[in-house]
Amino acid sequence: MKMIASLTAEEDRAAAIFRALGNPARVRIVTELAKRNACVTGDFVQLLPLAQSTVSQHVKVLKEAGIIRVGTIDGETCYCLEPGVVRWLASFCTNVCCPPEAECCPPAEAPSPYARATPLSL
Amino acid sequence: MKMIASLTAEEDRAAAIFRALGNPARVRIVTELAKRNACVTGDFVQLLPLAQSTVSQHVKVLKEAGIIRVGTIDGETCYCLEPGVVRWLASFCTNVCCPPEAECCPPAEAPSPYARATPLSL
DNA sequence: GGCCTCCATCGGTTATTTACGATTTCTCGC
DNA sequence: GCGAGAAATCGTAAATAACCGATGGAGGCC
Repeated sequence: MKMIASLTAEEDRAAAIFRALGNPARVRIVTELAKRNACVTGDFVQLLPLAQSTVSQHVKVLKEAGIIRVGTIDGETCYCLEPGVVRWLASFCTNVCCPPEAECCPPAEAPSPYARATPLSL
Repeated sequence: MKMIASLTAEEDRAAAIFRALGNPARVRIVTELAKRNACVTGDFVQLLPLAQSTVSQHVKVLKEAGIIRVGTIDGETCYCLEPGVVRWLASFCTNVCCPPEAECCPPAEAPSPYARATPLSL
């Protein structure tokens, strides 16, 4: 992937976080962490139909992207969300990609020939 | 990438969108679209230090992910954001990954050895 | 028709990602 | 220290993604 000099640091960071979340297994890990507050690696291994080494790698990717971090509960190390990052991502989506004050998209003058096959429930 | 049967459709969809946004060039395209409301492909080619064919492929990825769509202005075809998708993504980040009512992360009992090198301005 | 511009797509190369089993490292309790 | 269990890392094969130049189709203009 080519470096794009004109990118702002914010856009670069957003792309890195998006990339880390761009895998179903990793989304699953993050949503599970959100539900349970904290998990050990074994929880994820049980959750996913993947080898332990693969799960460990996914955890590493999320860790390196700053999305999750290592914490301790009762002396036992565990993983938990880095809450600020997820919040930052949400606000990036809201503010940078689609600021509320802007009309994000002009009404199409003709029905788009590229309508998605699976409509998204909004 | 292995299919994960236990994934909800929502998580699957989120992963697909995250993946499509997981490239600096594509984030650049999306933010530019948010600024300008509508662009033709040539705008993106001018914006990015990439070959025209490469830019066209990035546009295709965003289109297939449902993030952007084709519209028309003055009879000229152009691209614009699919605003509902970006909003949906923002709410996914907020609600699924980090619901406001939950304590997302228990306070670490010790400083994390995995602190990010580049602190994120929140 | 002939030519130009714009842009999507094709073909191919290289780099990255995903996934696995095997191995090593770490962390307990004894 | 020693063994057991958990988790990280290594090595590697297969799949996917990123990028480019070349090609071809659609639309506008002379």
